[in-house]
Amino acid sequence: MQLCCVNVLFMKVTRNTVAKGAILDLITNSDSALSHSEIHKLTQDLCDRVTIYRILDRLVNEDVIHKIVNLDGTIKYAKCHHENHVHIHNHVHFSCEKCLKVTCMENVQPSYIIPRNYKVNDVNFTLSGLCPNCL
Amino acid sequence: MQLCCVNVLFMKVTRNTVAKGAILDLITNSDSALSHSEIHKLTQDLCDRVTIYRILDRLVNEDVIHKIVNLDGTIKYAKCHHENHVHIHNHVHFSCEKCLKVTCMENVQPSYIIPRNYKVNDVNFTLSGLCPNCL
DNA sequence: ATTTCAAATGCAACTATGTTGCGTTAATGT
DNA sequence: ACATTAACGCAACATAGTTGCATTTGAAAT
Repeated sequence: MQLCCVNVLFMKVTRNTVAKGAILDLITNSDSALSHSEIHKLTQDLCDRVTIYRILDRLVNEDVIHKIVNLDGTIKYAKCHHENHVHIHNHVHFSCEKCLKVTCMENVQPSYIIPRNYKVNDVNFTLSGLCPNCL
Repeated sequence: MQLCCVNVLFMKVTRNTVAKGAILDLITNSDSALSHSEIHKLTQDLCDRVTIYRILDRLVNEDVIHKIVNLDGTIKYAKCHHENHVHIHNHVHFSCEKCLKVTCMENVQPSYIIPRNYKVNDVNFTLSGLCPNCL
């Protein structure tokens, strides 16, 4: 009896599989966010292309990883860092123009003022330029 | 002799064509940013699908329209608003969850503080939620 | 007005990216 | 060990974007 993980949206039990574990390890140990194609290349023939899509969807729904939309429209995935069970998704991302790596900047909080007749539910803030390694 | 437009990147002369004019009109008169597929549907059989891609690329390079990456990764295009020849690209975009329209919020300027060892060249700031029409 | 020349276009073919249905495999609770 | 069903592989499909090449057309020059 080892109930491992739950889809927080539908409270449905999900399973730990070899491919899921390997992909989560990859994302966890990466210093930058990874795209589907990057994961596909890195895992060689661990599993099918479609399975990677499904695993990534599952991990997002389980609130273990989160999606980042890069400036070119490509979607990348990074580990979630929960602080005392309070989940912060609305952090800043940095996209390096040289090494093309996307990193999460957990401690940067943007501020903004918009008209009262808008209701903001989500914030997507990506800065691009040169990261410390490429500067 | 009526030199019409130039590619600001390569200083190459470009031409005014029927399709380019129609697509620019469409983007100019739209109250929200448009994607390639939306433009394709709206223009019916004005020109080929590939031509739309090329016209959009050209208009971006001519600095007449700009790209906006939506929260789902889809790319939208909107007219550039130059203020006294000073070009502002780094403005805020609002993506409505209900009507799915993406609009530019010219007057909203976000502020942020990031470590000194990063060099920021571009800012991409998209808020999502409900727009005044859908609230 | 006509010529000239390259920018722009249409078309076909291609790659990349993401989704769906279905039969089979395997993780987990009993 | 057995039953249940989530997860998987595979094929097929849908959408998004790119490239090469022959043809058309905008606009400068004559």
